[in-house]
Amino acid sequence: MATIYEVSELAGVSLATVSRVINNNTPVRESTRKKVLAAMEQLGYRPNSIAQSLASNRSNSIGILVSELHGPFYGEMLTGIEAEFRAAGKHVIITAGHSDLATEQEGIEFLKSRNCDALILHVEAVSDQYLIELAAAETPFVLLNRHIPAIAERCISLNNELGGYLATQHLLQQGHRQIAYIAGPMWKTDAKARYQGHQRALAEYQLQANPKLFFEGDFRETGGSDGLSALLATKLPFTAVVCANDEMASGALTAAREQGLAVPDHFSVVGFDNVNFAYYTYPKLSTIDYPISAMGKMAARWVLREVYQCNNIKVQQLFEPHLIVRDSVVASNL
Amino acid sequence: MATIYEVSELAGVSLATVSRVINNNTPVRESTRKKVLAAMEQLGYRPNSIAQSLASNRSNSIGILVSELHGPFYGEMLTGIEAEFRAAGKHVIITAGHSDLATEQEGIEFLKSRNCDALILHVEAVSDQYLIELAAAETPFVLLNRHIPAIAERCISLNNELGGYLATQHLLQQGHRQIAYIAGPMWKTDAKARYQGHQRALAEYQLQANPKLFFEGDFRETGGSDGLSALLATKLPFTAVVCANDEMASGALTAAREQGLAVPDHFSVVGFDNVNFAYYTYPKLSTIDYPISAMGKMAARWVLREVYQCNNIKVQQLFEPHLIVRDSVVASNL
DNA sequence: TTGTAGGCGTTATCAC
DNA sequence: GTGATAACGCCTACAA
Repeated sequence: MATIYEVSELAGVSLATVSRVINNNTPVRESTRKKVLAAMEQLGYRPNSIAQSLASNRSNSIGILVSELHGPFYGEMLTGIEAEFRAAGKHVIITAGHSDLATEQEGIEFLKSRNCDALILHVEAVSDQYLIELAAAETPFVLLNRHIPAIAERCISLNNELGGYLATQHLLQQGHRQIAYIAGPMWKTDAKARYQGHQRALAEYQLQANPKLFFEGDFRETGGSDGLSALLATKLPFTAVVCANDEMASGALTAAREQGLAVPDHFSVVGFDNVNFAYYTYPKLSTIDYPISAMGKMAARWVLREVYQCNNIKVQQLFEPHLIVRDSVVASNL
Repeated sequence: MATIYEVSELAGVSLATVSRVINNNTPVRESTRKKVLAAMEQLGYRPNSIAQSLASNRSNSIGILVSELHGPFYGEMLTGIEAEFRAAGKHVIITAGHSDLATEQEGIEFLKSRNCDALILHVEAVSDQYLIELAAAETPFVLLNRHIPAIAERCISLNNELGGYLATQHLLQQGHRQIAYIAGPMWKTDAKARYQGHQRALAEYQLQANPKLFFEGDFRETGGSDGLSALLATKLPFTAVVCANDEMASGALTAAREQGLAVPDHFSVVGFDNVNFAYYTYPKLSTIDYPISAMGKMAARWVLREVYQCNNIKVQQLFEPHLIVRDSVVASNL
């Protein structure tokens, strides 16, 4: 691979001048620029990005930590992020935290050790305090899907509480009064917020959540199917069940069918996230839209603006969910 | 950030010695090693990976090019790859090619410009010839899900033809004789191979594919729903439809339901890939297992062995699909 | 076993 | 505008 030095020789200029035309940051006489460009072309020169990084103290890489690389949710998020950076000539280093405390911390250390210019974190297990301290360190980062007041300026988040509220409100408006709830792991902030929204909606109707009609799932299909089985096993009546995400809702639909119960005839189901496949379940899932791709994109833009000084980039930090009505909810006739 | 130089000063040794204990490649007296380790600890030293890369001509990064970052298929693949590399202290730079010729080529150039030690490519649009030439260049790469005889030693692939064969054979064994086919984009090698397998199975029963019962889809849900509608519109009888992937199968199931047709009562459906959600469709999808996570892992191990000289690592390059029987296929009573 | 010194390919700060 | 020249932080012969 040709080096900048060989280019400078061939062009008959100094190595500094070549650097200038590469970076286009200092005026260079048009004739010399042309000579340099020609030499670069002739040698098939391409700058060594590692050397650039070392000299400029900029790696042009952004570390991304997500819980998982698979699943309908993270893929959308990564797509939004990667597209934005690629267009800006930056690259992403991606790793997974598996919602596990030690793994998440190792992941962050791993990315920092890679000299990332910034991090985008979708972390669930590390504490608020840990992140607040991390904010004092040198590597800048944004938080996706998490809101910590002390570092609010670094958070891109959805109003999960409102989402939970909207889901349950929809059921209430359809006449449902006996509503079961399949939650995500309650130590996760989004799972908790969604449930709080659920409670707020109930309260507006002078209702309270029945702890016996509550099941704590794992945000995966099996959580939904196990949850529904557990709810049915209580023998308590309910006309609707809200699931804290679409994957559990999907599992609940399957479990219901296996017990010979039809949704929404026997009971209604509402999900959360509006992942791609929610449109292809049977029945099609009524759910809460989570604009995760757009939020990923915003996280990328935050980095572009705050770290790479791309001004005139607008960043939206707070997102509002909204209800998507499909076929899994009907009016209660009780 | 502390540098190796500061560590050497504090430990009272030369900078070379510090480098030696970091890389653990040259014998160092135990007592000095301890001194160095202590100094590193005290200063909170962490090697600058960029400087390491420049000096050693190794970036410890592997570029991954996939068609998309979302979707049930690529996520599994990336999970397998990332886990393997992370454990080996390497990191992955991921980008998307969107099944588009120019984008794929740019993606490859982009990764090469990032000084990746190796690439893992899941490319669909670039030609065999392009890849054969790329193999002559300096950056090593493996191909995932593609078999090119001229560079077979760099290919990790599934026997797609066999998969297509198994899917159709299953239907034939269940007594189906009028079988429709919803294909992937036929310019993609896997889509073509699957269809060829379909034809081979038919031939064994002295049958031929009916071109009127063939629809070329896009490997996405809409392709499946559009495809099924088109097949029904022909008014030709069929008792089964094989879909070239699960997403299209899912779309076909939905479309069937919308037309008031029950699967598998009116006709059977078989998919391909065995993606995660195939178990949660209604009815549960009979399909062909594609061990994509394992194959991603193998691609990573190929790199570890060929590029990073981790010997005693076994790599399996050819994978065989097998049939998964669930609920979307029943015996034909015709 | 340890130290010296020359690179790795750029960027950036000075002069001129 | 352009050219020297010192960083950037580390690796690795080669010597000792």
